[in-house]
Amino acid sequence: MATEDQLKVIKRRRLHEDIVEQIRDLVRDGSLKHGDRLPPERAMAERLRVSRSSLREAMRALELQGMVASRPGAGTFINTGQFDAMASVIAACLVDSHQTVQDVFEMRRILEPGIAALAAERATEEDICQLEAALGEQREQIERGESGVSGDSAFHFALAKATQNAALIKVVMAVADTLHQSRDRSLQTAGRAQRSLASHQDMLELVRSHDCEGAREAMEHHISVIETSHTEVESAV
Amino acid sequence: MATEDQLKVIKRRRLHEDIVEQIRDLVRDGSLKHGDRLPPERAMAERLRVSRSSLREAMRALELQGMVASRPGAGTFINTGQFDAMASVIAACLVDSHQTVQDVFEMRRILEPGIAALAAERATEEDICQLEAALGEQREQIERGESGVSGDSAFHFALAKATQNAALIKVVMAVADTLHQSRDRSLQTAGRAQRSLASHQDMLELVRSHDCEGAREAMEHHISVIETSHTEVESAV
DNA sequence: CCCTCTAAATTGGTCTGACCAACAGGCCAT
DNA sequence: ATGGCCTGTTGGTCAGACCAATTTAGAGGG
Repeated sequence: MATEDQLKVIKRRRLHEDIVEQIRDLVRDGSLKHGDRLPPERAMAERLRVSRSSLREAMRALELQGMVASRPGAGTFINTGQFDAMASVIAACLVDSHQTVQDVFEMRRILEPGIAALAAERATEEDICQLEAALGEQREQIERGESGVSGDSAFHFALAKATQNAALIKVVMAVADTLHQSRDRSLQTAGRAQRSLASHQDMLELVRSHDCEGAREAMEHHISVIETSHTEVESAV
Repeated sequence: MATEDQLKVIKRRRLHEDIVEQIRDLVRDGSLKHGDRLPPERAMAERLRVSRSSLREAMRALELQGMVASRPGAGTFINTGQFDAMASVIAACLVDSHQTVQDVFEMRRILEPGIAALAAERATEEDICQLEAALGEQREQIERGESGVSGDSAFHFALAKATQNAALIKVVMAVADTLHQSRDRSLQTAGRAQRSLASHQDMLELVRSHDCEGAREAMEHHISVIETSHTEVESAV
């Protein structure tokens, strides 16, 4: 009988889930905007007829999703468009085993060429300025003898922003976060810094001239170079 | 001076954050495996010298990341490899404005070809069986006059699983979740169901013969067809 | 009148103890 | 062997309290 396959598990509702949903809806339909301050926990709990404990569990959930931020003595504030918090949540979800650094790296390899193409298609002048700034930062760091990791991250982030795609930006940040936490050794390989800088320079020109396919191919090449040095380091350990 | 740029904001630690980190570490290094049962909240709170409130806020955070699941009367259990929970968290992070459905769709367009190529490279026999099952499901649904959406999702999910990349699987599920919640109208376009089925059939053969580039191109074509019908529907509204 | 410093009020963070409801496991009757 | 019942365990919720960080208002000095 197929009857028992049709049966669905009872989804038990807990109070904090309802609260989270209410706040989320208010944010989504615009009743609560970025920077707005929520009522104090005690007042909101009384308003919703729930205990402060349940309300606080809801706040933790919202905070974890980067939707609100609490400051003792100040209050709890709506926090949309704050990409870092959400990115770190996504990163936390992505990483849960040992294999994942390699997995995340592989995802980056898949994503970045498409991102480069989109960026070339849509980059505004401001985006290009930010790309130039990131490039300059990376160059300075390398000239000072540093690895230029943060400049590198900044460039890829600026590229993601140039796609004007919020979902892509968040995922790229999550990927960067993951690789950063793993203190990726491939970024410190001798000679890699210079190669990375040169690749980025080429890519910037392709984006500036809105050459989608060129940017895509440049990124494919860039990533494959990194991946090579990455596996070299891995096998050297 | 670069000194003040070096200064990092004080990260105020709250108790539940420490607790979350401890549990996460235990899961990551294998001390806690899937299905393991955590001590009761009261016992664990006493062990960690914190109140049950703080412990519960930590549990909510872990539950939101899909790392644990609590059942009243039973206990709290470690829950790794349970992709759906994490995927819905990622989905919640991705969606926070109106533009995002289009954004997520675009990310899918970027991801799927690379996924198809990886799947063709790595698919095991079991993966191919699951792809066949998803295809059969979709065919049956269409023959019954349904849209075949769930069969479609199952196929793309099976493809992601064939990459053997946990990070990709989660992101694909999050994307599917987002598009599902938006009740994507493009999936109900007349004739789309049949075209989708045919594309999937071709792709299965390419995966079976481990033709990476063929699978990539087939997916690119598949997605572009969907996107066309998508924008058609959008503009028709 | 304005600025500064201090004290009180506000607010998030934590703790304690309690009660309820759901579940597991054993026991019993059918 | 199956289904109902009892009981201890456990998560879910609640109420009230104290602490610490912050804001705010008022006192005091220029």
